[in-house]
Amino acid sequence: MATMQDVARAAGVSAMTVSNVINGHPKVSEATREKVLQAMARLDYRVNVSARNLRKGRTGTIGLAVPEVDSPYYGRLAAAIIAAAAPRGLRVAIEQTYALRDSELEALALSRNRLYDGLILSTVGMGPQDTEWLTMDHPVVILGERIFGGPVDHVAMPNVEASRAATLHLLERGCRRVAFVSGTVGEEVDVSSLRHTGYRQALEEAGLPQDPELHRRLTAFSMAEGARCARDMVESGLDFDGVFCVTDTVAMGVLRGLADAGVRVPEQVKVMGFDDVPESGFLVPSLSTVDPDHDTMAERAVSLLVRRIERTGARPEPEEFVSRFTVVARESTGGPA
Amino acid sequence: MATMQDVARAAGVSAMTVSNVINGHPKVSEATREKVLQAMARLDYRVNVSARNLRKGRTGTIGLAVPEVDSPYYGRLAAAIIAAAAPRGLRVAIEQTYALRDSELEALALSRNRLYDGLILSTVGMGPQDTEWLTMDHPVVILGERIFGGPVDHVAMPNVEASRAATLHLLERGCRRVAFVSGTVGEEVDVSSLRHTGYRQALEEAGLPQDPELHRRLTAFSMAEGARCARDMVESGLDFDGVFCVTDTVAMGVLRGLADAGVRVPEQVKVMGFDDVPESGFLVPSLSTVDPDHDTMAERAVSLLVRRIERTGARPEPEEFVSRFTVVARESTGGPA
DNA sequence: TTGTAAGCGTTATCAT
DNA sequence: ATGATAACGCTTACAA
Repeated sequence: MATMQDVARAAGVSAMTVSNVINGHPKVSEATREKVLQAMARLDYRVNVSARNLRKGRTGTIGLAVPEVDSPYYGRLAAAIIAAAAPRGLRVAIEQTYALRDSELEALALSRNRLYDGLILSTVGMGPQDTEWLTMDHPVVILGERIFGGPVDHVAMPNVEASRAATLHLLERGCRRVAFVSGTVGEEVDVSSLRHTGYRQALEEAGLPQDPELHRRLTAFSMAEGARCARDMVESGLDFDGVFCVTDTVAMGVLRGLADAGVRVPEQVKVMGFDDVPESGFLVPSLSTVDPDHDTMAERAVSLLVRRIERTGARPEPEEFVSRFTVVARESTGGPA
Repeated sequence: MATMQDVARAAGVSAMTVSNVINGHPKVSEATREKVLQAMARLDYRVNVSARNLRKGRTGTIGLAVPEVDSPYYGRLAAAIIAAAAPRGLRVAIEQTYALRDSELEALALSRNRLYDGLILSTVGMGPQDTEWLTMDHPVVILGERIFGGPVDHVAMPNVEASRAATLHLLERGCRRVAFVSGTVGEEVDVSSLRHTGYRQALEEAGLPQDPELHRRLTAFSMAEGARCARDMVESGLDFDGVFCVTDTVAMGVLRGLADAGVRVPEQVKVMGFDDVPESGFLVPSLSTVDPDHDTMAERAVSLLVRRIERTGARPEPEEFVSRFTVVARESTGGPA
């Protein structure tokens, strides 16, 4: 395979001139440029990206670590991040972590090995106790709920506020016994806990009791688990007229589980999701949800990362960006206002 | 940032020994290994992947070029390919081509620049006339319908056979006026044309007429287009009792469109998709479809690629792999047998 | 405008 | 078991 030297020889110039032609430097005469271009074509020359990367100290690739890419939410997010990175000349390599702490730490390690110029890390398995791994000596942006106030940039959703609004929406539509379907809620700062807080705030504001029976737990944020949980709610004789689901994916399962149990939505039970994934508007009934503005989050995550990658002077202070949200009323809560 | 030389100096050994420790070569005494490990920790040493790549002539990354990653089908495929690549020590970088021919060619060019060790390319925009770009001098596996008999490995679905089976399934369930929803069907070898062929074969076998009115066209394989198309079919007064959709994504839209038009599925119209994406089993009604065995396709695509990446001797002959398929009967065609 | 020289950080080869 | 040397292919200075 031809190298730059080979091209230089064939064109009767130096390697430097070939490099200048390739990189579009202005100080190359039209004649030499032509000669070089022809030699390149003749030899079917291809730049060696590895050599260039070594020399430049950059790879032109950022890493994106997410639990899995075949979920409506992370798929949507990945697409938005790839789209935001492209105009900046950055490629995106995706690591699937399967929500495992060790895989998330591994992605961090790979990025620090300068495999990537920077990393966008969706923390699900890692928690606040892992803050020590987040050093500012390499560009990292955290995307998600689990780590706040660390030494790195952070892009998050307005979980509490949006969940409060989602629950209030169900109450406005007449629900009085609203179930909340999520993972385990505890001390930690995670999606389930944050969204549960918003849910509780809404009930409190409305002066409704907090019945622990209404809080249902999943072992995974999957459609299958959502369906199982919904069937379980009906079969156990739970009295409920609304369900707020921790994600749209779970809500899709809940809709299915309610159908299995013969419960009509929205007549008997109203259902609310969170994320506004592309599918939600096309379900039957279409799913009411919260739109957290994925594109802005993705754009912001990439721009924060690029700021660090390209920084010349002092390290910028860690920044926290929280997106805006919109409640989207669809059929599963009785349709648009 | 510490280099291998720095570590070597700190440990009082040569860079070569450090390299041997890092790469787990057997010929290192326990004492030296320990010394080196400590020096590495002390200096917070990180290998420079770019330097390694240059030296080795490999990047450890393969490219995956797909139209977009936020569709149930390509998301599912990408996840399977990442999973198949991981145990082989390969990372996957995703390029979104948006089904554009130029972007697909660009992905090919990047891979040939040794940005990737090889490329899995889902051809949608490129066609048979682009075969010239597919040279065997760099590992490439084509995934999809548009290019057959080229000089590179190819992993495909049994489009005609599976579509025939899908259509026959609708006929077995009592449909007599089966519509086909796809993109434009023409001379070219693409998903729409191949699946249309299977559809026609089934009608022919059953002795049913081929009514051109029953073939409906989309401008994109999206849920929105599927919904529009379904509403259009009903509003135009088309007489039909079954719909075979070119993909599950389109079928999700069709289900929505039929609901909008007040048509009940499966009582009045039965609906069949193609792909068996994760969502299909959870829709209401759940979607009957064809399972093309994504995991096997992904596994095969990766193993064909790896065979070329790691080949030492002569170039293997181009291979063509066609997956098996299964018809999955769900509620949208009246439920499991 | 073009060329020369040096070096990015690693590893394969060959000695010792 | 360890080390010296020489690339891998490119680009940043600097010189001409």
